[in-house]
Amino acid sequence: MTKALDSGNCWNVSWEGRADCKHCAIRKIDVLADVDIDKYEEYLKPITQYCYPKNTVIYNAGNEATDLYVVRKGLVKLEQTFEDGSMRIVRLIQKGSIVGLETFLDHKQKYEQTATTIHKTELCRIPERVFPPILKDDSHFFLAVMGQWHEQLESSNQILVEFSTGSLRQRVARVFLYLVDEANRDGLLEIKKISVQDIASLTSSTRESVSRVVAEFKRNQLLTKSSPKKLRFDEVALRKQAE
Amino acid sequence: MTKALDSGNCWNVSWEGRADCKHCAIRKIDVLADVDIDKYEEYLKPITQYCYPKNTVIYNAGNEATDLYVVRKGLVKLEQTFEDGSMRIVRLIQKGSIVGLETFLDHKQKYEQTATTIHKTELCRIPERVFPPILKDDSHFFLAVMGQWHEQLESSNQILVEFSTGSLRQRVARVFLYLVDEANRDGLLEIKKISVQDIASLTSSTRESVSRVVAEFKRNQLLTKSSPKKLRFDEVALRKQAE
DNA sequence: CGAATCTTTGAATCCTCTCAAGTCTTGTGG
DNA sequence: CCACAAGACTTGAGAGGATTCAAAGATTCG
Repeated sequence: MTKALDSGNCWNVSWEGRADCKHCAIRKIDVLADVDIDKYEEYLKPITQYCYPKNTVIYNAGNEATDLYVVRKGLVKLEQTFEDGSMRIVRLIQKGSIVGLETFLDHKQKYEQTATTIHKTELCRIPERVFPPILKDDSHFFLAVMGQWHEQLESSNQILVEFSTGSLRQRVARVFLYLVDEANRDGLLEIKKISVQDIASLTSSTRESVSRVVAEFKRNQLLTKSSPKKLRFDEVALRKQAE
Repeated sequence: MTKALDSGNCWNVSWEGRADCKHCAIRKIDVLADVDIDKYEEYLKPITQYCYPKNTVIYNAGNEATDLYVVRKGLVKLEQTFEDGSMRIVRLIQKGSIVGLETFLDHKQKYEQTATTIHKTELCRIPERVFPPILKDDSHFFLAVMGQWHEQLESSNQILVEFSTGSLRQRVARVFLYLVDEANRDGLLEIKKISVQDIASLTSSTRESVSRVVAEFKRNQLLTKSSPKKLRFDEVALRKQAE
């Protein structure tokens, strides 16, 4: 219908448009999955759609939490900044999940981390005011929202258990396995490029150390550059590295 | 009223009793804070109260999530077991928070981690069936439940950011600061004893390494054994170690 | 094309882990 | 209440891994 529903044309500028929830492909897996769109059409009007290029800040820690975002496509990181300026990624958010859950909490709540796109990302922005009426008379919606909180806890857990435990070699291998975009039948995994810095921030390590591990993977033929923006892995070997 | 409300007499056996929500001291800070107890009295009858000694398993990962527990007093850890038998603490749960949030999700949900007491702990067990009727017609309760999810995310975050980042010396110092039981006005912090193993599991380290750091703290007069089951810290020095 | 940013590599240091042995605690049963 | 056994904690020595600092090489973007 609108350009908004087509994902091919988000270059290095962001666009926005009115969301078309009725025909949204992602909706069946997101928080609005069981909501009767026709019934609440009026309420859903304030929802808008965005496409951000990679490395775009969606919101900053400390900003007032007025909207939440459903990720339709792409990858978003939530990160915390330390006094010394270094950063730590505390959650990764993929298709179907929500960025900015704080919005559901009391008024005057602030975002706790900074949300930034890692890849090109499409999102629907939903203002806080959309939810109260739906919550009021749709009991399923409550379950869907709790499912979202649960998913974020799992993401946090994963970073704790998989990306912060074991040798750096294991941790980096697990990050790549998590990022797999598509898997060919011949055991080759395709991965969109991600910065060494982000992997370091995820694994609680340094750029240099991560770079060394990746270089080692390349030397061992475990990893090859398949196209300018993609990497290719040998699944079996990568899983062995992940332990 | 009942023995259940008195916390002095939980020795190395656990006791249980019917909960007395109406006179519960903890209630105003927990998930039932804004619930009208009189109105739902009938529903709340299945709630029972327990007192477990330290190192008691509340439930195991994989068990069906049929009940949740409100911590009235004490400290509980949620931990994940790896293939090689080692463990990692992924959350700490204190007074007023909930152990077993999975219970709110769909039926047939399983507990994802194993919950174990670290100190002597008093809990109220609330069966899953208690909640649907309250959720149905108390809109505040929904907010309270989300607040609980939010708290758990923060706990997870804290372990990620404070206990898994930086040198081991920093991480251990931060764990002690977190565990502070009471602070005297003269800058002395009292801490209930916690096993070296648990600190290692929290900081993603080993018993030996944690033991060495603690020994160093003792040598530097930063830490002293104030009573058989307690430790005492110099707050200023400890904060300096935490960075 | 050039500046800014990100990545790679080297060398030295420091930190943490591992393994192994010894010590201390704790809980149990006599 | 004491003695013993099992478990938890401590300590040492050596090896290996990760960090730091510094400098050079790539990429990216305007």
